[in-house]
Amino acid sequence: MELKLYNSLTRQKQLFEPIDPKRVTMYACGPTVYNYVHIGNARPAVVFDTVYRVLKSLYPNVIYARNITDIDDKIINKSIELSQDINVITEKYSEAYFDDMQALNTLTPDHIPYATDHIPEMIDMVQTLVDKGHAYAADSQVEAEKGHVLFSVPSMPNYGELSKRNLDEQEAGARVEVAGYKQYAGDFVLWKPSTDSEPGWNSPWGRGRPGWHLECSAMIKKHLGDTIDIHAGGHDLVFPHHENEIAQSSCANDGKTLANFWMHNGFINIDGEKMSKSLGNFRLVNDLLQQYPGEVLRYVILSAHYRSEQNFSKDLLDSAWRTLDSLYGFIRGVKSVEAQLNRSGDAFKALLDDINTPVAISELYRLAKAVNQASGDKQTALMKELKGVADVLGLLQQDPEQWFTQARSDDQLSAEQVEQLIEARQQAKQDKDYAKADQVRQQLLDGGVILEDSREGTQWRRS
RNA sequence: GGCGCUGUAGCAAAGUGGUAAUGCAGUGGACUGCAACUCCGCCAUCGUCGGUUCGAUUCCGACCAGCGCCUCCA
Repeated sequence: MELKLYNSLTRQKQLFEPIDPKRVTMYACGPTVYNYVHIGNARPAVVFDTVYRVLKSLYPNVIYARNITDIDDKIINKSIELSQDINVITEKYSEAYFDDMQALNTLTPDHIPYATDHIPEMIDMVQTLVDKGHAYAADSQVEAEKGHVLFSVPSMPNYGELSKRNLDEQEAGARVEVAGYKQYAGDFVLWKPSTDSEPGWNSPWGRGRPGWHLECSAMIKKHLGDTIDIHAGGHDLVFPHHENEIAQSSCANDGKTLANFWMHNGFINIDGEKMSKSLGNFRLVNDLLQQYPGEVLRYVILSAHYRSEQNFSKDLLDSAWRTLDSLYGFIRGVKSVEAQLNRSGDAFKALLDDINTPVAISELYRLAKAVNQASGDKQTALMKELKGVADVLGLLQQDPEQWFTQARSDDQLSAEQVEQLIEARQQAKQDKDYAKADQVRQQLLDGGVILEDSREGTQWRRS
């Protein structure tokens, strides 16, 4: 019963050993709430939710925190663009985020810290860093540049450990012009000044707001501690975000390690291309949920290993939906039972091996088939096991009957209409009027309803 | 230039030094009034070229083709 996780820090799979088995801590970077989240934002949420579920099945007390970044230049820009108060925007989109996450069957984290609720902690951390010589207030003659506090990268000998970067070999300013007030090109902002029209908080360096990297460091320290077990996020966050978090936290906490394990999920592309504003190919979770059940999205995300890149397409979603239909089909009609996780089963073993969800899903299928073939106590036992696996994956959480009969789009026949038509077809069949029976079945099919006859009667499902 | 990733059947996706899970699609058959569901079966030599080895898709090297990050970014 050993959990192995790939650790980005060491770049290899390692045995997971928590600092304190009675209090396992995990942090994942959450969204910046200035828009609806896209499917790429959903991947880490779903993946690390699954990690959370696996951990919960192994340890009695797992504390999972996923933040909300509610102060950021992107939000400020959106606020200006829409002439709306910043709080209106952050509230709207954080609510939308929670709705999306719920649709994806993610569990609510134990802590959902908001950046703006932790300004004092952030200021404290900046002050500590300044006091210890790891940060400095920028010196500039330009009025608008005053009030910046920067982290001094050269003050930290092993900066770059996570991303394995040697700063001297980076192309300084390759994409962004280096600000003149920086002592060193790699230095990054801890605190930046706000104009009167921008949101800001008073600090020893004047009215301003925190830098993005600082937020996570301060919130982790407050809610989870100086050193946590797992820190997770998207692959693109390795540098600079996570590297900078390490720098801040480690230097502020007397050199303590920020996180023992770093987990990073791969990117989601759309039809082979990266999601980007210029391509206009964002797939918002909110939009996808209009067309697909949340479980279909979750299934798609879990059908690939979390570290690999994944290509999203309509075919993939449609195929996933058919697969889930198939799984639900196997367990339809089986009485519901309490889940019972089989810890020595192959599915759980796969999850313990760096969260191998594709293999766990294939086991789900094997169990579903077995359930379908078995009967009596044997079937009940298999069904318990199946539910156990499904619960860790966060799949098959709906009642099968409901899964098949809920409306899938607007112009469908109602359940009552379907039942009536089935009745009519049944009568026609009894009358041996097969032409009529087939005609009714075709009518249902045209309405998106597929019939399944059996000895016990006729079941139906939406296609 | 630095760091790193990927290339497995029509699509998706695991995996292993001893000729490759699983799902979708397709297809042959059983079942069915006909279908659907279900069941039985079929459907790949793992980018290319070398090397190591008794044996490589799996290890090493080269090459080809994609791709990510290098201070907006899940």
